Amino acid sequence: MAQTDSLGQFEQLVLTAILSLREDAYGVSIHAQVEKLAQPRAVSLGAVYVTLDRLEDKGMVSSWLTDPTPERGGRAKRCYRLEAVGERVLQESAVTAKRIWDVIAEVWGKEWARQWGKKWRKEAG
Amino acid sequence: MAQTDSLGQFEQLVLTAILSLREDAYGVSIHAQVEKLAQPRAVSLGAVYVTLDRLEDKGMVSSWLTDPTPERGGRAKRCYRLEAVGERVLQESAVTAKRIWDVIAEVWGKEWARQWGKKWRKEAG
DNA sequence: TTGATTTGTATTACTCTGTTGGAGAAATGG
DNA sequence: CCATTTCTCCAACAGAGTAATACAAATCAA
Repeated sequence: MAQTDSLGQFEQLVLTAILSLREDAYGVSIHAQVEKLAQPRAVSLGAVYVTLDRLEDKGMVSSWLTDPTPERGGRAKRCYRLEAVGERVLQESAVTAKRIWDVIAEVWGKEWARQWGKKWRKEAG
Repeated sequence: MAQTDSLGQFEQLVLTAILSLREDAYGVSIHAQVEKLAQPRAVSLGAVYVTLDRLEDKGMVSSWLTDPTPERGGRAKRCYRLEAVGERVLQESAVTAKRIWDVIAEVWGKEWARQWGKKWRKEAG
């Protein structure tokens, strides 16, 4: 019902993955990107597809089918891109995510924050 | 069930609020802090209490009753503090929050990110 | 001392999100 | 063809998010 509503944590991850994959955002690649963002937590493929469906229902993303590619098992993919609503809502919740980080980093100290920043960069290149 | 599980978005907000309030974390003050973090989104008081209950069930926070204070309407408060499990889980999900921010900031550009950082600091002091 | 006001806690009941597990379609390769 | 790979999608359940509302305990002021 509430169309302008806030995102759940997982929806946020999925939208972020789509954003960062740009032209190459489809089920499997989105799943891989989400796992990278959510590590060390595991994420099931089904969870991604269900969430994509719901985000499309809300008008936050749109999708279309591509042609098959000439590789083993290379069937048609359903590609996704962010719509205007999705951008706006993601923007909002990203700002909230940053606020959380800032507050926590302040309480637990700069040293702690720097450590986690490093670890993330090493693992994700 | 899953004790090491990940946090929902709202649980994360509530834990962060408790962390930043230190000695003065009780229902009403937590609610105020959560609204500050989640702005411009509105948050109901009931949502906070229900979430606090659930977090306590999971052992992430503990609570105790204080004595009434000598002010108008100053009845006994139920105060909260983070437990070890809560700290660990919050830490994890804070790192995820930062990853989301980093990815988005990279895609949408440094200029955009700087703007939001400024706005937040002004509003929250 | 009683009723209005302020501050605060708690519960109920519901919708929406998160997650698992598996079914099965469309491509290639021997 | 049959095995294998890549990929999409559904059903069903547990858990998180929210609104709405009831109620409890303190002060204030006449």
